[in-house]
Amino acid sequence: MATREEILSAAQRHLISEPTASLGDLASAAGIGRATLHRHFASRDELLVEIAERSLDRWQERLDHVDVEAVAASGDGERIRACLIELMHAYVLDAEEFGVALTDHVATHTRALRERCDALLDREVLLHAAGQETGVLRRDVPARWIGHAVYGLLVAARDALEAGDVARRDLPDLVLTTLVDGVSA
Amino acid sequence: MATREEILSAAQRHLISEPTASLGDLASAAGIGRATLHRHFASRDELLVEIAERSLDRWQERLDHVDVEAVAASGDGERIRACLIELMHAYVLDAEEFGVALTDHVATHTRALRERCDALLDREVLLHAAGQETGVLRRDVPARWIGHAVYGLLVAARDALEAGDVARRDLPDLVLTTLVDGVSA
DNA sequence: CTCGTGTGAGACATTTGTGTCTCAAACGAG
DNA sequence: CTCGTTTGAGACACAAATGTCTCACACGAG
Repeated sequence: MATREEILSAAQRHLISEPTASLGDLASAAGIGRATLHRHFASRDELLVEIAERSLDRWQERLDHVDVEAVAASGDGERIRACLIELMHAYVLDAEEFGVALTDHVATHTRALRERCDALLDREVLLHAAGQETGVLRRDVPARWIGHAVYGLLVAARDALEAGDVARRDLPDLVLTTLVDGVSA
Repeated sequence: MATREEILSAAQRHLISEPTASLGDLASAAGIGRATLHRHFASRDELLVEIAERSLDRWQERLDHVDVEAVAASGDGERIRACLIELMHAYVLDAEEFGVALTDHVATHTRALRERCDALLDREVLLHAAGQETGVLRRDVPARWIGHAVYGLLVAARDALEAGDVARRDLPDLVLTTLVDGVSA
């Protein structure tokens, strides 16, 4: 017997490797029957929206936890750097469980979700911009591009992990250093 | 009247912003009727597979054009660096037209396409490894991770361009420098 | 002009997955 | 043990998209 949370967790993990899985497949992945899945979620869309919202909730929690606005407003370069590092590590850890939302069509194309995502990205870009002003991050690239680069490397992290190309324990530092230092020698 | 190539081009561009577009939508995007689309492609799957194959063809052409194996085997750091830069620029330009294949389910989950993609990635990772050996690229990250990072930044580039967050003419250098130098100051 | 060919709209059949519901069985509480 | 609740399998309805086909019309070649 699976709780609603357990169903959501199982579904979102299954969707990472099988993005077009049927509701029957998702029910099986959660160890329940399809009728039971429907008792919890009225439709496929409701399930996918809720998965996307959980991912946005997690992102929001990450930003809240570090109090991103206060850090950005502090003007303290070291504090901003530490915050960026903490966030990046946290995102990489999250990508394993929540990574489906990075590329799922419902998550990326539903108006309300898109708007919520943009709002969270704006908060984060505040931090990137503060990093640029305090000399932590380079100024010659748009702050918003940094947000995209973070996103792209998270997609890469999710896929590298899924493909077994990278060890789970290496991934946070690997992604962080790739973002921060790049790949040149 | 659209040629087969024109239909493919229109479809793959439309799919970037509307990944779940119906065949009717894709036909409209190409300026033809759905019956005509079916005269060219027996099924949706055939259309999507062909789009994916075109993208892989382009990637292959890029690798062939620079003769990636010869460059990797040359042991010449400068030559390798120039080749990496040339490829990266080319990939970013390609992302606008061929970017759908980066995340399309048919492209990423069809066995034969997956295998072809892995083979091309292997060729490219040869170059990354050669870059590491010659001191162009850092050695403390897996060569294969560099391939993933390239992929992730291309997804980011496609989306940033689609979102209008970055100017088209700035994108190649922006992506390259993010990959090479990272975002730290 | 005629004629052959290609086209798109539309009708219809099929498919797949989703949504809805029933019911026998399982399960846990008392 | 009984009884109320939950469950999953399975049947069925529905919907959207795909696949198939027809036919009137458009178009270009001769």
